[in-house]
Amino acid sequence: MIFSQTAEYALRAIVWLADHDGAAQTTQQIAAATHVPPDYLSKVLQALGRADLVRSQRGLGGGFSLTREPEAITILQVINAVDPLKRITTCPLGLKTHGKNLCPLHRKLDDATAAIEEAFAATSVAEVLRTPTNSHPLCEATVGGRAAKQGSSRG
Amino acid sequence: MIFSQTAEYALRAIVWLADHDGAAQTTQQIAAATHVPPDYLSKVLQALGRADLVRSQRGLGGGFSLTREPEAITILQVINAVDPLKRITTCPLGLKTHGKNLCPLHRKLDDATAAIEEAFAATSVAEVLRTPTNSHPLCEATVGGRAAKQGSSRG
DNA sequence: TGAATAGTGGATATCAACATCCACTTGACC
DNA sequence: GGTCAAGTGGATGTTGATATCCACTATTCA
Repeated sequence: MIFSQTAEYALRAIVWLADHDGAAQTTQQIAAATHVPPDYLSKVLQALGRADLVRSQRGLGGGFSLTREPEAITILQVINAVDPLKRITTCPLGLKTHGKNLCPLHRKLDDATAAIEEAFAATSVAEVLRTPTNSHPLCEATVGGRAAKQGSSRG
Repeated sequence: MIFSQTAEYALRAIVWLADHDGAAQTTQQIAAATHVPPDYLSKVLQALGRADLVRSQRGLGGGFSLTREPEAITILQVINAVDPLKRITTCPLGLKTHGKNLCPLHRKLDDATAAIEEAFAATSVAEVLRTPTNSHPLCEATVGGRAAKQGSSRG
């Protein structure tokens, strides 16, 4: 994958939270639902908290919830919260005369990164949930074609 | 970077070879020119050899050269030789009911990967060298606007 | 044939990403 | 206040990518 495992985990968690807005979800619940190692997910959620994408609540009945509407969260924000998409801004070889003036090779590589960045900046978490498909994010498909929203469903 | 360091090294080596077609380039020469650790570059070149992108010649006067014209080598081929761009073909959570039917989240992620793949498959090494720019690949810029092609130039 | 050049490939070292563990703090409820 | 649920954060373990080392083989040239 061209994205890190951590970014994948973060996206799963955010999508799960968006799909369960209202009640706070515990790390254990999210971990079970998203198939992410619980202790590692804990760290990922902390990073998402630092980026102000989720808020945490300690104590009984606590857990994590989104700080804003899924419409207002982009895939890029989630990825950048845990594993920033690094653009190529200066010559990787350290050539002084290149400076900001990337050679065609690195121009190409950075263009590709930029394209990804744009696409992800233009995609909200809400859009991901809204997209009609046979497979609901993080859930096993149901006979009705639309996956169950609660319960022990996984995905 | 969304590409591995190894992929970056491989591209530098291929571009250098394309820019110096004719005479075989030793690992040391390529390493010095591309600012890649020589012993590691050796492994990268071996991988490029296995992918039949370069040929090697042992002994005095030996070194590496391209197996074909720069027009016939794409960036994608180079990257895939050392660090294959992995597409998402099945649900990363292992949900059986998803199968090939990716949920919208993974559909988006794979679409992004596919876009990169396409862009790189459509770009030849020759095109990279041909692109008019102030910075020649792997070379310090010269006053004339076009970088030197031989000698101790670096990039 | 001998010496020098240069790639090959296996063993090992280093480092960051990924993952786990656990003592501590916070908060809800009785 | 006591107890339990739940997040926090530091320490540690694991693994794969990156990097280094070196003995060996192939090739050229005198």
